[in-house]
This record gives sequence, structure tokens and C-alpha cells, in this order.
Amino acid sequence: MGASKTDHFTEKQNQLAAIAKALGHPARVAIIEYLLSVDSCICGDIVNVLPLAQPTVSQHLKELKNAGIIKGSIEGNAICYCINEETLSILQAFFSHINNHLQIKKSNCC
Amino acid sequence: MGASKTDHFTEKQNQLAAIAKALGHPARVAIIEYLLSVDSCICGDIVNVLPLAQPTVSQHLKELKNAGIIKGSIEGNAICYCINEETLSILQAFFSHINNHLQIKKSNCC
DNA sequence: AATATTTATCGTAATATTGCAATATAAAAA
DNA sequence: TTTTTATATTGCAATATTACGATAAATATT
Repeated sequence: MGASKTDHFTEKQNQLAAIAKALGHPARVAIIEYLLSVDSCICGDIVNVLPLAQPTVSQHLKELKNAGIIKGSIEGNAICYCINEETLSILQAFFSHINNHLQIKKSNCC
Repeated sequence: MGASKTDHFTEKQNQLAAIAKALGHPARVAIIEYLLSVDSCICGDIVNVLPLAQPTVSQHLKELKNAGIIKGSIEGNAICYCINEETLSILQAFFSHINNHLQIKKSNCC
């Protein structure tokens, strides 16, 4: 196996899982943090910042892009990446939802 | 390969990635949602709720537990699972951090 | 004690992920 | 036009993940 049985779950569950999965690697977390740390979007220097080879970084960027977490646009012979707020807000809404529920019911065991 | 180079990233980045990764499967999202939907923690009926075989569910529960997202305690011959708020608050803090940054700088390109 | 119930573990097959060298592509600079 | 610069793609090896049948372990029930 190795493949998730996505068709047995709701669209929403699959969507949330896909976004979370894309963030489930330290290099990709580092990319997001770097994108945040610079003032605008970045055109070029991600590879020099990460401790990974260029093809590997390119692959991680691709996955973040596929998950909709970042957007990239061509800027001369470089590519300009920035965070896609809409996608991350989906995850944030999920966590707000969780926290609301947890605070209301004040878990009565465990 | 197939193994992440975790030693090249910060503890925080690895921690965030590990939690996100644990949420990166629809079955595990479904488990969290089910844990939220019932009033207290659940002792037993997770397997019947998910469209997966019992060993598979057990494995997913183990991963959520390893990531610190849920806690389990023995309750007779069943096991009582519930959400660990502390761990999820780490992710929520990350997203708040991101959103604060994004709102401040109001991305000037892309 | 014998049986049922609940959850975990083992073993294994199918597939996915990670990482990089080599190479391709495409625009910029010389 | 040739060369440089920046990024993507391909191919491949090592490892991880997903799923489940078979089985184990541990408590409850009869």
C-alpha cells in the first residue's frame, strides 16, 4: 500500500490533510518561515538559505505550490515566491474550531 | 533516501513539521474531528466510525499519540482517547504568527 | 476456567517520500 | 551568439508510509 484511501473521507478532511501534509517537513516549515522573515516575496535566494541541494529545494517548493500554500510568479529569469494567505487560513480556521470546542466542553476526563 | 535531514533544521521547525505531518492524513483528521464531536473522550468506537480496518486505525492512533496530539488512558478493557490541547496550541501559535506577519506587511507583490 | 471484547503488534505488499547528480530549460548578461 | 544565472525535470537509490490479515495481550463476562 502506501496510498491513502482518500475516497473514503470527506473533501474537507482530504483538503485539511493535504495542507497539513505539505507542512509536514522541516524544510518546508523553514521555507515558510523564511518567506515570512523577508519583507516581500523572495526571488532567488531560498536555495542558499536551506541546507539542501537545489533540486531538493525545488521539489519542496513544488509541493508547497501544489498544496496551494505558496504562489510563484516569473520575474525575469528568477521566480518570485510568496505565501498564499487563503490556504493557510483554512488550517487556521480548523484550529480555531478545535480550540472553541475544547474550551466549551472543558474535557471531563483524561 | 526517504528520511528527512532533521538535524539541519531547528528544534522548533522539526517539532512543527512533526505535528503537521501527524495531521497530514485524512483518517487522522477524521479521528480528531470525531474526538471533538463527542462530548468527552472516546473509549472504543473509533474503529466502527472509520472506513479502515482495526489494525490500521490502531496505527493511526499511535501516530497521533507519538506526535502528542492525543492522549490515551486505559479504562477497563478499553482505551480512552482525547485531544491534547497543549500540542495543538503549538500549531495554532504558528498560524497566528504567520497571520500577524502577513497582515502587517500586506504583501506588496504576487 | 472458558469465552468474548478491545486494542496492540508483527509481518508483509504496494506505494510514496526524500535527496541528489545529471541534465534540461529559459531568460539575462557579456 | 555565447555564456552565465536561476529554476525545473529526470532518474534513481534509500527509506517511510499505508493498509491489512494474522496473531497476541489483557481485561470482562459468562
